[in-house]
Amino acid sequence: MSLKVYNTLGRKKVEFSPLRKGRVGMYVCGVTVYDYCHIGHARSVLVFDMIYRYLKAKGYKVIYVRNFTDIDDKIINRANQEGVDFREVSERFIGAFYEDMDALGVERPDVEPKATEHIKEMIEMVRGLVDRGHAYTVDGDVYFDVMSFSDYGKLSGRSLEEMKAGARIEVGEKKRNPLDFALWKASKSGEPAWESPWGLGRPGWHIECSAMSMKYLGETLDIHGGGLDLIFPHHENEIAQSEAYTGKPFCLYWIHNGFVSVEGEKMSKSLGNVLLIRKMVKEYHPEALRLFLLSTHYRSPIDFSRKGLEEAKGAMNRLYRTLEAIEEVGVSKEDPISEEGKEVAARLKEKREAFFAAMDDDFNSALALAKVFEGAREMNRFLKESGESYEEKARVAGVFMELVGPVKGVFGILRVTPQNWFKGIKELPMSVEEIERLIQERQEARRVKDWARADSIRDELKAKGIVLEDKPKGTIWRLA
RNA sequence: GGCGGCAUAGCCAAGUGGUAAGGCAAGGGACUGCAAAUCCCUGAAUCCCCGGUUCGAAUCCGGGUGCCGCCUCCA
Repeated sequence: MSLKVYNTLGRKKVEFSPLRKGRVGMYVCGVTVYDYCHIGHARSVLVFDMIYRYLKAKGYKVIYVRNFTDIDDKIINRANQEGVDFREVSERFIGAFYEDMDALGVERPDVEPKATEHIKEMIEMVRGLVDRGHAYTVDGDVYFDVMSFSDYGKLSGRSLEEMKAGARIEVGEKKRNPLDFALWKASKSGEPAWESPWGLGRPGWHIECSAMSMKYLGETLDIHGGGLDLIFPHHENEIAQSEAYTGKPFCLYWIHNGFVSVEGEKMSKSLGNVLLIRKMVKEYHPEALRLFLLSTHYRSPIDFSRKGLEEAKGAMNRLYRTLEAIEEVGVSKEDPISEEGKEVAARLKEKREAFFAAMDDDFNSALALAKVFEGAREMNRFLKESGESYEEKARVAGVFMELVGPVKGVFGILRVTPQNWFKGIKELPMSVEEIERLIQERQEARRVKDWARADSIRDELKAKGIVLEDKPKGTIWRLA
């Protein structure tokens, strides 16, 4: 099956065909480590985590690079406020980043370069740009000359003329053109600085991604990703400086994820509605967060809300209930033998194919997930309505699990046992022993048909958020 | 002001030319001591509006309205 992706460069869905057959070089703009990550960062990371996992599931040999911007104005400002070295700030938030991503179950990229460890490569590139006449020096700053790059604007769909007409950009005295951007900045006293041919200074923001991506992936990348806010100016500038430097296409496919709003509003510090990942994972199971963030197509905007998250949790419950029901019959690797079993198995296989077809269509995770839910219903129905033997049900369950496998791998959900899922992530209101004692007491009441007593125990537990379900094999409990 | 995107049931969300997926919620039924869960059934006559193309449009084209993003740091 062939994969199609929406390429921001050209703004249409196109056949995905990497530079080298079977291999993919993928670079995604990481975070600037000056503060804790929020739900918007989570979406971006999760979207590309999904893409990375899916490419691997399709058999591509992927090299995934995601950087850390660990030198930048915002980091310096924070360090100054706290009166500490900028490295202390960047290291602290790199640590926090890993805590958050681990909590979300995000896979580690193959390479995670830091800007400060690639100053040499950046200087080399800036020097090359100056030599080729694409950059000029003013008082220790080096600027890229956008007029020297005729394709400037091809990613964001703007022309230099249009942008000048915009005129919201002030002409800095130093720059020849308001759109010229800094490749290297002379440092002010007291700021972090590195030796360079232009004196002490530090790299501009855009140059790091070009230098690091090319170092690890070569001069032409297959995929470059990031949030859609990065299209301009960041990615536009990366293209300009990279292609001016190498004379080759910088990246074949540009992929950008949509934004997250919160309860209908833009997330911003001034509105005070920034939702930090570390806070969210304490309230909601990471898999519910993943499902929520991945159940909207990656390019569409998504509005984060309590209600939406509760729904995602409910949807996860549904899938875990199916897995729980399967545990009762077991999973067999053999092919179904009954008429009905074969039919259901065939439909389940169709769901699996539809899952891959959906993902092949520009990573349509919402559609792919729908196929999983359809599969779950198919499975539930067979488990409950069919008069077939447990052995036959186990064989069909085996087919269903072949759909669950890719779901686990690509979306990073359904990775815990149903028991663990239903225990939730919050503190129990009472001890497990206590709960089980009450269940026993209720069983005894039920046995002697003392329904009033039995129901009052159930109501009592329910009031504390513990729900009882009477199954053929006994009563189980779960956290609401 | 310039550039780009989105607008589908109560809510979330697929669908980009041929009688509108899926999830949540709602109603009815089966099951249950009663529930819960599960299964079955029901549910969109403006697919934002107005024109146009077409045998046929949610889907293509033009215009409009609303919302969002970018143009300055931003996932």
